[in-house]
Amino acid sequence: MTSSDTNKLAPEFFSRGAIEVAHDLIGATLLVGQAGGLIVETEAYTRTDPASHSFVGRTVRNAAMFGAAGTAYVYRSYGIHWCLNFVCGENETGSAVLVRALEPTIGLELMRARRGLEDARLLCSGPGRLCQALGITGEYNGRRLDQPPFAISGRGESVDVRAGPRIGISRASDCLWRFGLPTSPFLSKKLPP
DNA sequence: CTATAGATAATCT
DNA sequence: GATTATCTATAGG
Repeated sequence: MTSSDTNKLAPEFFSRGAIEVAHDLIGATLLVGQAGGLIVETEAYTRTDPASHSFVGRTVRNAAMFGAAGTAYVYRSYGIHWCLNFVCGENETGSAVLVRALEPTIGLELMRARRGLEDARLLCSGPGRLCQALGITGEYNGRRLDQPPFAISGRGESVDVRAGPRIGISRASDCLWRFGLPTSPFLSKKLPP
């Protein structure tokens, strides 16, 4: 038994602001079924954030964002990819954290097979890539994160987390709500100095 | 190494 | 009809 096995995140971990949760998730371990890794990059989206799906209020697509903290919000991106979010907030506030990149550590061969790639750096370095590697689809939308196939363990030691502007958005691009391990080779994009 | 176009479909205006 | 919380392949320096 390793320390990460005994360090499962409590549901209350997500009952805070998305920015705080996004920061604290860096270095945590995400496991989905038989594949997973270390979370090295996240982004926060809040209810009053023009770049957030929840900004316009509750819709069919973003309903999960207004659900309980500690559930998954999975949506289709650019008609092709899936993206995985962790719903946050104390009162079903419509805030969430986008999981943007993992350092793959568990189930490498399974993820290689799903991605059709060998290079570990390309397996999970991006929200769409990560979902393909972990087998995440729209069926996971609204599922609880503290129950199988999900398992999330907190980081053991403190890590160096750096913030930067979010990627791929056209509004509120001045918010530094992207967080990551600055030295990780598994980021979807380098963080600014 | 950086830059850009194309894929592709649900969601939004 | 336009936009999009992306990725890949390809072309160019």
